[in-house]
Formats: sequence, structure tokens, C-alpha cells
Amino acid sequence: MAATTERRCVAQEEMKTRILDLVMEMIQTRGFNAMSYQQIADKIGIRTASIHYHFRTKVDLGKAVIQRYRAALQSVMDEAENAEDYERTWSVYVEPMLAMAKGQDRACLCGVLAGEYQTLSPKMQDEVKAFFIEHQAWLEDLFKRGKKAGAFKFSRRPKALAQLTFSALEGAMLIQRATGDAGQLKRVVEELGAMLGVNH
Amino acid sequence: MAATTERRCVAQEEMKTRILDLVMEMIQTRGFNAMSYQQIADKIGIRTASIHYHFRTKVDLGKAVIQRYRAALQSVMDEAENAEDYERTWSVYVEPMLAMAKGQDRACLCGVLAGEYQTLSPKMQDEVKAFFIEHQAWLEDLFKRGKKAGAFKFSRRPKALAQLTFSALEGAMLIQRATGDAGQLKRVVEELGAMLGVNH
DNA sequence: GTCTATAGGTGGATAGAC
DNA sequence: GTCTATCCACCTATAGAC
Repeated sequence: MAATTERRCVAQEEMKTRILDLVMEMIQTRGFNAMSYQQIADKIGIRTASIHYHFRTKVDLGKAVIQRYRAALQSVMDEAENAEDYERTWSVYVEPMLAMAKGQDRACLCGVLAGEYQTLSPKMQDEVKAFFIEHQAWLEDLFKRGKKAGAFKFSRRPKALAQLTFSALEGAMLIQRATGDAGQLKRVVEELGAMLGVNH
Repeated sequence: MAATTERRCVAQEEMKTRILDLVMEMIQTRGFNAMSYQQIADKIGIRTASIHYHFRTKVDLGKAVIQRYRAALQSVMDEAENAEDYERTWSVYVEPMLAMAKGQDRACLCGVLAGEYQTLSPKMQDEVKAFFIEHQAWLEDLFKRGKKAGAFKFSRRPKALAQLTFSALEGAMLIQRATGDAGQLKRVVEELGAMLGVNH
């Protein structure tokens, strides 16, 4: 009985994860409004009604995807903090974005959602907003500490520099997909590193 | 007869312009996929069938909006070229974006469309792609000439700097709408100016 | 947990009257 | 040029059987 329940729960969690993985990819490639239950069902091999068992509404599904995305990148920031030096912190932070944008079809989840922002439910808007605020705040703090430590050599306001940095990362992921220039994000990351006085 | 035809044509062109104005705003605020004929019809006070008279399909409508947007910003670039100095060229170029993002609800038309890129028809994709390429190429050329003339003082590759610049502008417009921080684009523009060695 | 069946709404588009 | 009327496809969501 306990075993059955346990097996059920594991299977349930696995299906939830499969759905979240797929929906994340679909939003990154096509956006939230263009993503449908039918497409999810077809790709996973279930019926649309089954999706509603795991996520009651489309908004619940969207919210869950963003929350998991935020948590994953929060882990990256935590890991980056523990790097041996500030240059390494920067490269650890930036690595997942470079990996994500490697294929030409994905952009940042929240970058895509920012374009659809006004059509999102308040609960999804809050998640997207929190994502941008936490990343820019983290970068601002990183820049302050890195400069104090003598690792970063910029001369401008840390807050403005953090906003420039994150804007450029988000913009580059969106633009390089449209232009087909797969090197744009990498080039932008290098420029940002140079601007900070990192990479040699 | 000629007068009647002329009046008809004028009215037709006026209606086309009204529709294009409205659709541009709707895409900038809500995205292409979330924009519908019903919403256009309600706002203008006509029926959805009438819109099809002016633009046969939604793709035709989308294409026309981007083409007009591209042309308008091309004019800005031309005007910027004729400015008295390179600093002024930069500020003339950037001014329409600052104006556009003044209210918290609009982002760059093509920045929004970049998020939905994979769901757009090939004809619309081509327009969006051309927009990004022409702006980044223009900036690259501007930076090269400005540096040669001694007005810009950066030390990095002009192409990479142009991509960083435009990525940051596009990203800032999207992010500031989500965070509600109306000053993000302005701050980013100032940082970019400083990076170029402009504004002292 | 997943299914069938279906409700109820909205999407873009067209034919043909005026 | 704009209308009414309508088509058909697709959407999210629910009820209830299994």
C-alpha cells in the first residue's frame, strides 16, 4: 500500500518534470501564448485532459515553469559566489546562458516572457519581474565587491553597469536567434568581460 | 469621378494608417500572437471583415507594420548621420527609443517579435531579421568612423561593440517594462555613451 | 492517473449584400 | 469600403468513466 502510493507519487513527479521540461522549451522557443495543451499532449503522448491533472490551469503551469527556472539560476549564482576568484564567478554565471543559446532556437525564458508581459496573468508577471530584479541586484552586488577587491576595474556606477550587463545578455539571446549569428551572445559576453576589466 | 476616386483613396490610406498605428502599438504592448482582428475592430469601431479589405491576411498586416517601422527608424539613422558631430549622432539615434519606452507599456516592435520569432511566417521573420542586421551594421560603421575621427575612444572591436550596444538597448526596453523601473533604458544609454567615450 | 467526450469561447478568413 | 452571416480550426477547461 505504501509502496503503491510511493510508486504513484514517483510516477506523478516524473510526469510533472517531463511536462515542465517540455513547456520550458516550448516557451523559450515559441513563447507562452503560442504554446498549447495540444502540442504538449502530442509530444508527450498523452491527452490534454491529463495535463490538467498535474497543473490545473495554464497559468499554474506557466508559474511553475518560471519558479523552477528561477531556482535553477539561483543555484548557478550560489555556485558562482563560491568560485575561486571574481573572473571565475563571472564565467560560471554566464556559462548556462551560453549553453542555452548554443542551439539557435532557445532564448532566455524570461526574456521571451518579457515580450508578452502585458498579456500574462499577475501571478506570472510577478515571477518574471522577480527574475529580472534578482539577477540585476546580484550583478550589482558582485560588481561592487569585485571592484573593492581589485578584480574588476570599471569606473561607472555598479547599478547602471549591472542593468547594462543584464540587458545586453537578454537582448543578445533574442537577437542572435533572429539574425542566425550564433556568435552574438559569446561576443557580447566577451565585451562585457572586457568592460569589467576581466579576461586578461 | 476623379475627385470621388481621390477621396476614396485618401480615406482608404487614412484607414490603413489608423490600422497600422494601432497594430504597431498592440504588437509593442502585447505581441503579435496576442493581437487579434477583434481587438483592432473594437478599438477603431469597424468590423473584422473590413480589416481584411485593407490587409488580406494577418501576416500581410504584420509585414506592413514592420516595414513601416524599419523605414521610420531608417530615417532616424539618416538624420543622425547628418548631425554636427558624433556625440550628437549618437543622441539623435537613441532619442526615439527613449521616447518610445517613456510610457512603461511599449518595447521595441522587433524586440517583442524576436521573442515570438519561431512562430512567425517566413516573410515576417525576414523583416525582423533585416531590422536587427541593419541596425547593428549601422552602429558598427558609426563606431568605426567615430573612432577614426577621434570622437569615440573605445578600444574594442567595433562589430562586437555594436552588437553589445544594440543587445543592451533591446534588452533594456523589455526589462524595464517588466521591472517597472522606468529609468533602466536611460541608464543603459548613459553607460553605453560613457563606454564610447561620449558624454565626457 | 489517464481516458473519452464535450462544452464554450475565440481565432482568422470568406461570400455576398449594400 | 463596410457590412452581416457564417465557416472551420483551435483554444482551455471540465465531467465522469475506467
